[in-house]
Amino acid sequence: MQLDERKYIILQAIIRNYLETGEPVGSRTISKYTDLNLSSATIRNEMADLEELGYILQPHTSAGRIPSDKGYRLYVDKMMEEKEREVEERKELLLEKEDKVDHLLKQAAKLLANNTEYAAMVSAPQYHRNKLKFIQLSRVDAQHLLAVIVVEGNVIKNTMLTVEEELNDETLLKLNILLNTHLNGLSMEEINLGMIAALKQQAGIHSEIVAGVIDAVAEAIKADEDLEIYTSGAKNFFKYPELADHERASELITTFEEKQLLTELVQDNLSDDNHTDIQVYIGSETPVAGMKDCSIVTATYELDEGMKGTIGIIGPKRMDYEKVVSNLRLLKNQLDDLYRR
Amino acid sequence: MQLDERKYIILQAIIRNYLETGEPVGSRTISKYTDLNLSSATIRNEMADLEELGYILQPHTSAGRIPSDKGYRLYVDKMMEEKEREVEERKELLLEKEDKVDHLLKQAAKLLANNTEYAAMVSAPQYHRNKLKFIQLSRVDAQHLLAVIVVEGNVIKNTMLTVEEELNDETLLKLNILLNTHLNGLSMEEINLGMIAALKQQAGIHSEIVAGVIDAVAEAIKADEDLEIYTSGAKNFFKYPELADHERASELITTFEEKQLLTELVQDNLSDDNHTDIQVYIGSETPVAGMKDCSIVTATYELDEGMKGTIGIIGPKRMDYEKVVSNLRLLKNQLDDLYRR
DNA sequence: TGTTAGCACTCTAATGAATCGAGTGCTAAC
DNA sequence: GTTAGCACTCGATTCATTAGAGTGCTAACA
Repeated sequence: MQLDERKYIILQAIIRNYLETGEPVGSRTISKYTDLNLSSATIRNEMADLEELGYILQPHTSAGRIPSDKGYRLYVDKMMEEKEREVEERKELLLEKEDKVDHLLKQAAKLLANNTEYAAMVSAPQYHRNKLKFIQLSRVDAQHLLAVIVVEGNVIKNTMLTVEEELNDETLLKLNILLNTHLNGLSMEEINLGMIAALKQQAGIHSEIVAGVIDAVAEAIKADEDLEIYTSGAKNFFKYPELADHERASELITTFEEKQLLTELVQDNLSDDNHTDIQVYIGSETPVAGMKDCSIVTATYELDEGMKGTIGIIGPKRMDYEKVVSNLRLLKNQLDDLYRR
Repeated sequence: MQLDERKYIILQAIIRNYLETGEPVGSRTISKYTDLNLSSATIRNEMADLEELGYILQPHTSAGRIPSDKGYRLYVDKMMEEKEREVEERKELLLEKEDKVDHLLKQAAKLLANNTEYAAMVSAPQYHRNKLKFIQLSRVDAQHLLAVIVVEGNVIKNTMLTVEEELNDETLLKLNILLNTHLNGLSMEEINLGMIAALKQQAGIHSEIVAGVIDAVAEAIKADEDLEIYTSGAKNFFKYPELADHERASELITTFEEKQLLTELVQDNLSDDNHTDIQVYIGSETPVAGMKDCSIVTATYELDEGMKGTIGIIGPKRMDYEKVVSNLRLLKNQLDDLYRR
């Protein structure tokens, strides 16, 4: 059996209608809703076919039809595109520039959640070109040295080192020069054990300090193991009966709170290069455990060269994909441009 | 009417029983539960009196009694104390030391939530002795200066400043000396406009840089306006029917997610000095809007001299106060000691 | 005078029967 | 190929009934 044009139109009508109402769609509704001028009986036959083809299903015998994951997939891939472009304009979703990136991203998550009425997540950008740019040791007081490490992309890390005896200015200067001349411009892979040993040797009695600095450097350079993720709109789960029963809501909210599982999404997004800018996961396709009844839509933004992060929306499978996609795209574009002038 | 000893015992029995079962307590239950050897009829009379006194109430005519806020208050203030001390020991609640304070506090929140089965919050410590300890300007590259600011308590802030023309080492050294000699050891209040003007004048053509640094200093010194709060165990709200209906749960979870409203709690705790180490808010007493049906128990910890924060538990009014208090006390003590050896 | 047994009464929660209505699949006629 | 018609299914709603827990009050008792 083929998905001929009439079936396609009917399927589209079913999905559209279901997205609007959230109720299973009956044959009579479609008979009136479309301008095919077919009776409900004919529609029923077609619906039976569509069910056999796997695009729709019946919650129970005497109910209308709802889209299956396969149906949604077809909708998202083929049926949606036309309308999407028209919707593109939206004014409400306007980011205000903030001094601190974390504030900006929190704001972004909140905006997304409020605008779409779904739950939203924003991951902090991860830096991928991690070369050391600058190291500085300073004496803060008798027992404390401050190591400041700047990485390409102007990301800064500090570590306080404790020393037993106070270092004089000259020694400090020497150490600073030693560290900078040897380490600047290097990436994680390029700083090997041999080099570290050589450095320590040159530092002589201060090898311990060098060791401390190297640890801090390693810490600063490696991709932040605990990826910051901001979330907003957990309460929106309650708006959709299919997600709102205690068990499911509890699971969703835990996942959302722990944030750890959401990392999967980010990884999936940043590693995969063979996808468009917007990624849609429907039901069982989602990489996040415990969200099999949801759909997730994500986009990748690039705050500055090499600083990529993910924004995403999590909602019921019957979410308003068009609205979500256009929201994400709009926000992504803003994030992409904000620091690029 | 007085609260004589017999009434006191009966009230205590009612509350204990209600805390255990979560069901309204009937007169027959009390008649058997206590060793007063009174019939249910007598208990009924006493219960009517207790209700008149405002310590208990009836959800509806044919139900047993549940404690009122006033009843809980009496319980927490007077009845609980005896048992509390016995419970004190617990092994499960053991913090592991972590390098990063935020990890430690996240861990603390999680431990609390898991152990008590209520929702938990932990506020990051606020620094109260904010004197400037050390400033350093460094040249990162041609356009960028890095300002590192260390405040008493070894809290570090960085700001990247953009400059139009590259500064030479000598100028940089001069600026560093200028800033350090004038600003070190000062608190927010002591850095006034006159001083800033004088500094700028001395800096000459580099006054703009000084302005940037001063801004950064102000930022670093002032109590962190956006207080970090870690939460865990939002799903636990679902465990208690009185909090689990959609409306309430939605509100609670939003408050918990936004975290902003929780600041009230922290402020309340850190500012008020006339309270014991543990604070209990029952029902309408809570300073957090939208949690009037909850009880909140908090404790103040001091991670290091002057670094005070709040830990707290949020649950239904019929929470196991004894367990919660002992858990909080245990964790507070651990936090107090962890970095103090 | 305080305590208790007894009883009528109240109110919730649970159960189950009856009904409604939306929607289906199938058949036969157009 | 399309459609009208009809029997059928099944969830949701309604309603009445019942069971049970608990109360307040009265009258008797120690």
